[in-house]
Amino acid sequence: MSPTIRDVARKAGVAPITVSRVINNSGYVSPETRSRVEAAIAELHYVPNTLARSLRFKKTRVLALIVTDITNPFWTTVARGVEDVANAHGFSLILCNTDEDEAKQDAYLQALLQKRVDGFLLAPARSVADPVRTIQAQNVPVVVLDRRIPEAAVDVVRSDSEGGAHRLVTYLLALGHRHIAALSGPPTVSTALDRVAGYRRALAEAGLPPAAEMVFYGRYDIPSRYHNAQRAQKRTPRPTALFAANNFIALGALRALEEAGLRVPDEVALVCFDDIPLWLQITPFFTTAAQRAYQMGQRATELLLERLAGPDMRAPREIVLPVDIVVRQSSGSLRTPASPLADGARQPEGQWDQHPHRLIG
Amino acid sequence: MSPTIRDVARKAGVAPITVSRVINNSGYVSPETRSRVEAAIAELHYVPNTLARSLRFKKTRVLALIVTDITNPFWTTVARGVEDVANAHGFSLILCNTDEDEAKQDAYLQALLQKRVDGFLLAPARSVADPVRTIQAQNVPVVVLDRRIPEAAVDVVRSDSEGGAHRLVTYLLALGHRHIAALSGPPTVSTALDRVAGYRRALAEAGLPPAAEMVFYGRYDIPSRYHNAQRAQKRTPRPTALFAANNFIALGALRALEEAGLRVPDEVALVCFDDIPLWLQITPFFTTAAQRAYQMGQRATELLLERLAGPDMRAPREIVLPVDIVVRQSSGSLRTPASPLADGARQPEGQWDQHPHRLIG
DNA sequence: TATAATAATGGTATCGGTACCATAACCACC
DNA sequence: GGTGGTTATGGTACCGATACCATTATTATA
Repeated sequence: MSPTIRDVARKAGVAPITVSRVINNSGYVSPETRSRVEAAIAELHYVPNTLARSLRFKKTRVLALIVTDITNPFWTTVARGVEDVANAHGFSLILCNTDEDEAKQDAYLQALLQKRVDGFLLAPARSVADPVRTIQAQNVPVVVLDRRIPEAAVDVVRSDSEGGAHRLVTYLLALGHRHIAALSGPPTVSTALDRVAGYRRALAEAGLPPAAEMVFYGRYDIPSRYHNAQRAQKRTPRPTALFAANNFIALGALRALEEAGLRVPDEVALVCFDDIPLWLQITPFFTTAAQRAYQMGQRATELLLERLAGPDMRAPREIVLPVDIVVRQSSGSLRTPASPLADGARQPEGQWDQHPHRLIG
Repeated sequence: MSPTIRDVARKAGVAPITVSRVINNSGYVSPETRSRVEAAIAELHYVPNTLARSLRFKKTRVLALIVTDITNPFWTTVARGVEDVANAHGFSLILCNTDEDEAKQDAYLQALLQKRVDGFLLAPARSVADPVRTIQAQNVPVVVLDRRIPEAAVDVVRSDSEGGAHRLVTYLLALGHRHIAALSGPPTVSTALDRVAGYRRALAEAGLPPAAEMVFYGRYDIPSRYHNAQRAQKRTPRPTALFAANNFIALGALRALEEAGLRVPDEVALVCFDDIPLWLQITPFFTTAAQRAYQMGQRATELLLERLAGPDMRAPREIVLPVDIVVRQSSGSLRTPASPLADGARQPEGQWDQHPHRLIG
């Protein structure tokens, strides 16, 4: 149906391989031949067939990015970082979303392996090694994003969840809060555990007893995300501050608090992990531990491209990105004299909008 | 490197074609042979190569969806509708985002044609025929989403922008508003024009003079979207109501009004096209002309799959989906006695959350 | 029993490109 | 004039799967 390289060759009166040389700017082609071939290409509306090329070449120049929640600006920003680096190196990107569902994740994995993508950037639905092993069994490079996979030998790029949580909760303590609830994500995911760990360490350093009943696990996503906030308020003593383990949990918590008639930050302070894009700014705007999402995507892609380039005998690497504490309104002001900004917090700034969200396939 | 169908065949002691029959459940294979082959497949961790298959088949079973703004819940909901129908028919989806940038759009178009996707779902960056013609020149089916392309013979699925705008503005008129500004999108896009047309018709039917200076064109996206709202307020007489041509324009307008110290809806009513997901609910929550985004994705994909199935000599079809008027707080209450709900408006309801946003590649 | 249909399997060509090797013209240099 | 390098072009095989046709064994029907 559509013309092939042979049709072009016939029309230009040359051999197929010569057309190939023109298309790829490889080898020697005389100027006259080149222009004859180019004319034939234009006349026939010839479009090279990537399938055939990839089959012969044994490389597709396609990367796969698998994320857990495409509606979250955190992940769209990561995706933008991945896309920009991939495109700069001539790779295109297939973006897949799993909704934290392992079955969906495995289905995509199979489909992408069959498509022979050159590499994977994977945010695993759970912190287990199976998906990584599946990919590695096919000798395809993987980089894990955002989450630790203790049992697997694999490159990882993630944020300092423990440290960020620690600093954020320490900041709340410095403001004078003594009853702080933690609203975390699913306990099957390392980030949810790490953020609780940072929270616990901050409390311990302040000499406060660990309060198991003040820690709530849940999903990172929409449906169930404000119930925990409601439950938290029924605890005695009622928490004066909430630490949410991601931006969506915080949005849910804010609604729950509004419905309960509790004003933020006057009656309850609210802080969270992950930033919120400027266009989604709400009142009061959140104090956050902002992950460097765009950079995470960039660094992960760079690691992946390195693995693709070399014979690749290096040991697995783990890159832990720092987290930026951004103080805005939702944390309120001092309750006791102290030094809340001890840890070098940053002032409000729109990290997201520098990289308007854009994806690719 | 990775095992081929020949490796499997050798290990199972059969011919490659027999392995192919096992994989595809085609032709005759005895139970014993089948299990020998399956054992070999499992042992070698064989993964079929889609590239080779597609090359031979001349079909990839991949569809491409090109949208203009992946951060807008409208488009992620459309994408979910597309994905669900595509997957149900055994197709996978490549999602591309153009940021309303024609150069980016054309680059994706070329890349996707080279990848030999079986069909396109295209939300064009501008309402011109070129991209559609480019695709059709390769004999690849296309369905245009959301926007009219007057010069092209192509299937289109879009919403009744003119009618929705008309009903929304008529509702504002019924509430007693007489000075209504329209904040629209880029004048190169049919939806922006259609929504202004509906606005104008509503004013005309109410016997009000057309007020050119009350119509503002701009971009559908983030950076410039609240300047128009600021300009609108400086008009004399100051508008008592704003009609925003999409959800993001309305979010921008809301911020501009807040900054100007104008309360919504008490001092200015604000309504918009497109719904806002429940998780993004803000106070006051918008009165909207909600597009049936999920359905738009579904119907468009069904049209595309029909074209893929048959020899395809049918005339181009245009499907215009109705728009649902959803009355919430941002439109305020009656200013004069009238019957604001004349047109059968719907009460608040979460259209988006029935289809949590999920994408695919 | 002869003939035909069904079940089970395989050989070879092909999809649309590119790798590899071969060929030939031309020029430079010793 | 012979050797060697650069330029320009082409022939053939092959990437990994499947279409098509062929072959044989087995069972059903006349």
